[in-house]
Amino acid sequence: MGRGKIEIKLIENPTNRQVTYSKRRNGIFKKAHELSVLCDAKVSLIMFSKNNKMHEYISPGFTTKKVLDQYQKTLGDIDLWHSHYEKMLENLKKLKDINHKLRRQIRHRIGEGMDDDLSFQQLRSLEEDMVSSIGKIRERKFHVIKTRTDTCKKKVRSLEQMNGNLLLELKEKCVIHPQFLLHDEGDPESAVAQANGASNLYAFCQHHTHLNLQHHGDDPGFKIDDLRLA
Amino acid sequence: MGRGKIEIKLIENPTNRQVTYSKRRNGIFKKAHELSVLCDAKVSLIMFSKNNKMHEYISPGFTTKKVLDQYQKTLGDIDLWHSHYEKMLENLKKLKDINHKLRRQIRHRIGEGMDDDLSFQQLRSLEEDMVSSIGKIRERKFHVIKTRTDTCKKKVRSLEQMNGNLLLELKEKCVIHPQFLLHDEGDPESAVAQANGASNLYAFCQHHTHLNLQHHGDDPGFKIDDLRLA
DNA sequence: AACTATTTATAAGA
DNA sequence: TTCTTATAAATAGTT
Repeated sequence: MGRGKIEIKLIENPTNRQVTYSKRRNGIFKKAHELSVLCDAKVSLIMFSKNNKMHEYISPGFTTKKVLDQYQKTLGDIDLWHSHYEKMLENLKKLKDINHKLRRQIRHRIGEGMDDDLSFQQLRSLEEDMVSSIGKIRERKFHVIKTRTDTCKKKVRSLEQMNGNLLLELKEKCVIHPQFLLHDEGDPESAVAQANGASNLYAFCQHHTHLNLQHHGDDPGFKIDDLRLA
Repeated sequence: MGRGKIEIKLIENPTNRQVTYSKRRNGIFKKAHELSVLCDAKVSLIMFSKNNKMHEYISPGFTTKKVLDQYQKTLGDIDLWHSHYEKMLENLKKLKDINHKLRRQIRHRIGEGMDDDLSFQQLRSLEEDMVSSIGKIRERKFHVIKTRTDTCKKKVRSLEQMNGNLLLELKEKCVIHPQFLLHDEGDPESAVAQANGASNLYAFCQHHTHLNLQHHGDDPGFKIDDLRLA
């Protein structure tokens, strides 16, 4: 309907397209309004142009929300999101509930919240449980410490052996080249220092290992994730 | 556009109205489609006739849900539900996270999951914590048992007193009305039964109390909410 | 934004 | 409902 017939396909020229969009949009809006008046129909017309400008027509006395509600009702709960939402709510509730129970259990295991409800029998069972748990924890603790101690011992033994070897080597060298010991005659203390070198080295090793142990032992202790009151 | 011009106002004749609705509806749908093709626009057209029949046009590659999302975004978060939904998702995530941490803590307190990561220091701290907690639980247990014992003792004392009073009363009655004892001469055993009545009653009371205690003590022990593996 | 030749939509009738 | 057709309305291309 115009000076010439047009094919129904994308208008490539952006200006033309924009003009046509405006004209036809008005046309549709007018028709939508006429329809809603002539036939007392409820019409919702929403459109977005290529550059995402939105235009909307809604029959008088109608709202977009009502359209949606009715839309869903008519489409028989084919569900845009309603049941999804419901499920989420339910899920949320369940999680909160579980959370509550978990906190409660922790409180009890910590020895708090004792006055709210626990019966003697429950307390007894809880105590038993705790005793058994503490046993497991101690077991694990001893396992960890034993592992570490063993590692340490092995280290020490290996260092001792190395030390022995060095001493032997040194002695051999002294026997074969006695001048080694007298090399720096001007300073007798230096010879003594050399003779004691090996055992000094050993002392250092021990000291070092010891320090290592100390370091682990003095780690600024941090408690396990303390959520009990979060 | 038709054989005659019409006024834009409600068509009173239902048949006419229905016909016009059908025709014009098709007209609008056609125009909506043309618009979406010619101008690459996204169009959503939903309408309900007077008798609530629904008809819908949606541009190809578009969905009603998308329309709604974009509708809300464009209308500047006047929010039909979008931000609400986002908050819910976030909440859900947080709850799951907390839940996970709580479970982990409980596992550790139970002595499970020891091998996954705990350091010696953490184990030591956990053990200390458990020892202190178990102390509190024992305290509470003793408190509960002491309270119950005290209540029991009081009950016993009160029953003993009642028993004494009844015995006295009975003796008095026997002194004032000696015939009471001899009322039923034909059956000497009955007299004996009467004389022993009071102590029998006492025995019954004791028995009853005892039963009560037994009942509490033998309650089919149930553990505290065992969520550790849920 | 107006104009107008033409196409399109549709009211009324069958 | 669908078809027909006279006529109203919409609009493409132009100014």
